[in-house]
Amino acid sequence: MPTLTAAGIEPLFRLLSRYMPLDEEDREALSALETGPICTRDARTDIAREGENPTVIRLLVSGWACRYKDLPDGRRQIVGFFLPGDFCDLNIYILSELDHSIGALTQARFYEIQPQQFQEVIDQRPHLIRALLWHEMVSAGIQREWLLSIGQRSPLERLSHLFVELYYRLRAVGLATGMSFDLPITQNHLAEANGLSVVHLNRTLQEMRREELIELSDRQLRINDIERLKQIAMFNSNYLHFNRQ
Amino acid sequence: MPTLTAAGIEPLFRLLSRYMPLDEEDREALSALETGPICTRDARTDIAREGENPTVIRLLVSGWACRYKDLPDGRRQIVGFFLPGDFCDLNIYILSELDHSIGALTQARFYEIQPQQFQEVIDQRPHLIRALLWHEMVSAGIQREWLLSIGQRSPLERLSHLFVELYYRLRAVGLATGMSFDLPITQNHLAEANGLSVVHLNRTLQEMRREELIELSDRQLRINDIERLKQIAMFNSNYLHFNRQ
DNA sequence: CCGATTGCCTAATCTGGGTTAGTGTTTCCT
DNA sequence: AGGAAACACTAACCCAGATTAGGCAATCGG
Repeated sequence: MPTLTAAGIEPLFRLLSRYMPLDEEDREALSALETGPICTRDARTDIAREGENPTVIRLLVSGWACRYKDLPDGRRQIVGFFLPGDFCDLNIYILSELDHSIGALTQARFYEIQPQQFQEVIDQRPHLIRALLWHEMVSAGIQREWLLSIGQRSPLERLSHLFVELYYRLRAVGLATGMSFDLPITQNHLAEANGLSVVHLNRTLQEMRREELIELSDRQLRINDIERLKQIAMFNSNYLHFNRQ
Repeated sequence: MPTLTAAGIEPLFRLLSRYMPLDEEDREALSALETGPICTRDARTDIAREGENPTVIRLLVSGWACRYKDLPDGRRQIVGFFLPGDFCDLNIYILSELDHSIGALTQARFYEIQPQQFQEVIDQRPHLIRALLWHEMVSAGIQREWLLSIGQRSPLERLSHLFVELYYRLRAVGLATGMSFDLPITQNHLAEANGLSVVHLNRTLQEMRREELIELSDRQLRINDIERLKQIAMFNSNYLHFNRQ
């Protein structure tokens, strides 16, 4: 189970470090989040459903999950991926009802953090609020970029863009070695995230392999020519806000 | 100039009141935001460009604006509408660079608020932070709903959904009287927001008129049968989080 | 061990919606 | 008043991508 090896707050720590330098005391404060219960969900099961009133903040430590919205007739749109190190519902302080669902795409492990426990970490290291808000703002930026992708980019451009984004995000949490990374989700998931049918998504993958942009097999994605990929996708990394201030 | 009559913080006050009860002192504190310079932009001009480093928070008081992203080859996606009462860049505290542009769709008037001036309002009435964060979280929720729309809903469903959303949002700031409201933007803008060509957007409008769902002329939109519209759009208002806690 | 499930892939068909190329109307500018 | 934009709308063409209907390989469960 390679996707289950990464664990603890290490990915989160790396992620937040991209935004502001964190010291040993920050790491210790954040480690307090690990003391809560750790939960496991099987692939293809829901972690939370739209309409629920969430009472915990979830920190994903291994596996992939997603935010999705669905329509009464069954159509489904994945509106975002959660990778290890991501918080799922930081907005719990403000919103009383989930307007979307959260599902595990692979087997997933996460901490369930009580708001009060969370508060203690912030009381201890108040400047961490900025890092956590940054996490939320970046999510919103990714959301906007996806809207641009689905609204304007062609399927090939769209998929290229997604792969580059995932590469950068996984690298930020130490889950991309060289130009390869684990892509543990199905083509169905990719289709649902890109607003395409599985069939057409598959065709697009074939094309990318044919053009030798990527190699994909055994849930391992290898990017052969990231510059060309970025050019096709018209990728501009500014929306990930990885620059330290 | 009917779209320019509404002004001041009245729309903002109404908007935030949907989330938490605000008293006279809150209103006074918020009124301090009106003391800054008021700016005017003509229709079809940019208020801010992607890549810029914003130094002010903008509060739209009259007219419509939008967030948009564009690609090097000219394709453009409107990712959100700003209506009177909306803040344009609350995230200025966290992000150093805009990952999208902001454009005036009609003639627009807004206050430019210095972060420091903003801080004073918050220092005076700290509980307003929740209301402002709520404003941001709702924006993110709308963003997700749009992704669902563009990814999964048909053009007819998509447009129906947008009209219902606009109706609710405008009503919240006192800009919808009865079942009609001012829709001061062009079909081109509607197309860009929905990921459609102008031609097809126009076809879809025709269909909605033919089905007697709406009447649209002279920039006035009238919703004839909101229940049927909501049913077609599979509209669920939860994402607007209008419920008081 | 075998049957069932899940995921990947291909081929054939068909239609939704893009593209292009117009016309007519209103508003704005000087 | 007269010309130029901007905007709304229509028609004809056609292709990208959805839909449907499979087959094949790998994995899982009993």
